Amino acid sequence: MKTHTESEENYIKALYHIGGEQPVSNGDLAQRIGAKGSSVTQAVKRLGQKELVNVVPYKGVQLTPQGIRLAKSILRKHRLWETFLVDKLGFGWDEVHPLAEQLEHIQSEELVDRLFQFLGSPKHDPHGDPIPERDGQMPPVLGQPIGAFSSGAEIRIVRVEDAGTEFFDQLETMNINLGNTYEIRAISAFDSSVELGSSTGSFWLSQSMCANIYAIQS
Amino acid sequence: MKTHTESEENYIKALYHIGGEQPVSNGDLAQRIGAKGSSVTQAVKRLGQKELVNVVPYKGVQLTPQGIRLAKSILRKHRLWETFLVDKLGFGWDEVHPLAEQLEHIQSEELVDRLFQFLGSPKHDPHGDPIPERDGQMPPVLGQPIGAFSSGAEIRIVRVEDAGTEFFDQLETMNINLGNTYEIRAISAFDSSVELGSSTGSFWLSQSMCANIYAIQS
DNA sequence: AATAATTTTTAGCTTTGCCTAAAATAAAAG
DNA sequence: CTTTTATTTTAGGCAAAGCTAAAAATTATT
Repeated sequence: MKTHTESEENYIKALYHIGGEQPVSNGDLAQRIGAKGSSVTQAVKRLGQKELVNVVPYKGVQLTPQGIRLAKSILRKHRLWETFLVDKLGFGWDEVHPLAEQLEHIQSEELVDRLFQFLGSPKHDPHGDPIPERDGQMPPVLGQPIGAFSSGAEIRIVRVEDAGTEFFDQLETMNINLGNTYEIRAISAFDSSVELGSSTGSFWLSQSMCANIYAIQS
Repeated sequence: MKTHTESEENYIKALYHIGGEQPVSNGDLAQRIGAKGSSVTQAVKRLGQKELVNVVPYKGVQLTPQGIRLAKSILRKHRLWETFLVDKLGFGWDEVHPLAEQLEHIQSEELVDRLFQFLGSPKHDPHGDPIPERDGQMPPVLGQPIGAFSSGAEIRIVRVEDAGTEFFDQLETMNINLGNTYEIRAISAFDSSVELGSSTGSFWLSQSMCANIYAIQS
């Protein structure tokens, strides 16, 4: 596998994030990358020459199988590093993203493999997002939004959306963490907020909080 | 503290490595960096504008106090990452250098501080080289070459020079590690090789091996 | 001290990757 | 089915960082 520039890797990552294996428009990509459309046009042209994407002018860009493989390997690194930062170094949920964005560009298969082992072969990162396997396989995307459960259900938090610093702060304030278990006590007919109960008491969660917190029946 | 490109950081690091706080010639720097003299001329001009070095055309380049601070902070990161790779991930001595060269460019004070803590606030890296402190202070450079001791001395290995893969391989083959203790049994008058003894037996070390292994009386 | 040899700098070219402004194309509206 | 609007691409510029080849300065050698 050849070596790529950081910029290239960022484009591949963005492409995978926005469209997965589907085509993506120049505009959407530009927005995600934070560059102008004209810069994107050039960039994807370069990626096209490296067979990482297929470009149809004026129509869109799509990752090739090679591109998808690369995207997953970057995502794997990103999520492993996030796991390291949280589990081993004690960083908070909201702090790790920008750091992982730097660390994900470090080139070394060996390092990734060893890191993976060191972390206990995790299948999911600290937010509960699946960490792609070595071979590109994806572990399951866990859980459903809390709002999807019915009253009386026993649930365990397994994933949270990356919905910005304020969201993470709120989680912290409310002491909500992956692995926590609750009972759904009530669901408001008025504003769809949800009352969660545990051994230590109960509290209400707004609909927008619920929409970003995923759980499974336990 | 502003942010710098990798190239800039590499120049600063090279400058510190070759000359420390003393001026360095264009040629030496070019050799170390692996670039042509003309490229170096430009590069140091850029560094000069950022007040990281003083340049006297045709004479040499010298780190400013700011440059020295930066150099030490990069060295600190490099050696902390090496420590992580060896102590936590189980990499071998000879494998870590190129990886640390990538990792040393990761920008985050917080990360460095946490890594330092996680590693147990080490003063020396896996080769025994001193890790600059947060404030730029340097722990002592440990030990003297094995050849410097006299017969009968009890010694402990505290540092090894980075003398290339073959050297490290030889250390591994002979099972020589930091912390090992030996008695100096004999010193050859013929070729200055040294006989080291331990509880498990004794063996001879060539002069060139001895020159790259540092110890203290114990 | 004058010339030869070495080192350093300048000048000019290349690629990556971003920018702005203008032209071309596609999509939406009348 | 044109015309207007929005999107995308081209064209031309700029900075970082490398290169080669030629000019200038320094150092070494008669």
